[in-house]
Amino acid sequence: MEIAFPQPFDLAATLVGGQAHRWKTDGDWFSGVLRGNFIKMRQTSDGIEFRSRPALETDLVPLIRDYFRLDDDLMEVYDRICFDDRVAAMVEQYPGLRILRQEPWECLVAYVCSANNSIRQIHNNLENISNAFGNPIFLDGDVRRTFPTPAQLVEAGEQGLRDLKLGFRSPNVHQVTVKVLERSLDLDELIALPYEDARERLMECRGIGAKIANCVLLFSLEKPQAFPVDVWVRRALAEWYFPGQKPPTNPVLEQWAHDYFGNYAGYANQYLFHGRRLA
DNA sequence: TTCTGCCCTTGGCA
DNA sequence: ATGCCAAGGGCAG
Repeated sequence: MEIAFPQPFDLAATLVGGQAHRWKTDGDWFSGVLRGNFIKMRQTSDGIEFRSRPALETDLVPLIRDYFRLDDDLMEVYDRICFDDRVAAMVEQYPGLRILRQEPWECLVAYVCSANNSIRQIHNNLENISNAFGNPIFLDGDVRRTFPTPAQLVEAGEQGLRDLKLGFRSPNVHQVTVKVLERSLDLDELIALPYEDARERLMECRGIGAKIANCVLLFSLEKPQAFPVDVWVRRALAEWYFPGQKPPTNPVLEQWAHDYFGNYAGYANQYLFHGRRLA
């Protein structure tokens, strides 16, 4: 099945740029799991071509459009952030890099796993978690597993997570799983909350500081102003915006970005991250 | 408020 | 083969 995308779009940069963690590449094909569906897709001249199971492919079209945030008008986003020459240069270099609308629960676990962890290792952690506790789905003779529900993952316990090589992040993931299961942390509720309030709620969790909270907010909770300052964004800001001086602390950089880029700071963040990391 | 040192695992390179 | 080091944030002192 094919979907036409009347929007700037770079599938590879969007899927394997570091924001999502379960996409595997095989030539120009990308395979992953989206809300319980095993999907294989590739970019075509005017959109994407894909196959999927178990849901009917026609039923997945709205889901895929939602995942790639085709409801965001990327040209309008560019108009808002390209007043800045650095960001404009990155947009020029990587047109069509989009921010994904990920599943909040999976995104939360992924970024708790991301603390002081390399991107490759985070991919391994999530694949191990899915293989150990998710349900199998089959497509073209290949098998992947769904990301486990909170009820499935809580069974792992702290030790089960350590066995999956999560290291010192294991108790953090277990505790936040319990919170979601008990609904003392309600992710759907955070979508409706203002940015500052949702951020505060996330940061009450052990293992979630400003950076990880901002990632979850930006990639899954509808907060396009969230500006995660990780090591790459910090380097980009220090070199490009504060050259020859001692770079400000991360909280100050975050506030600076919010004042400077405004409500689409998250998109500017993603282009700076991508550009500096691949530089 | 800000700075240090510790937490775990993997993979690349002496 | 063996060991060293970098990649990656959060948090307590």
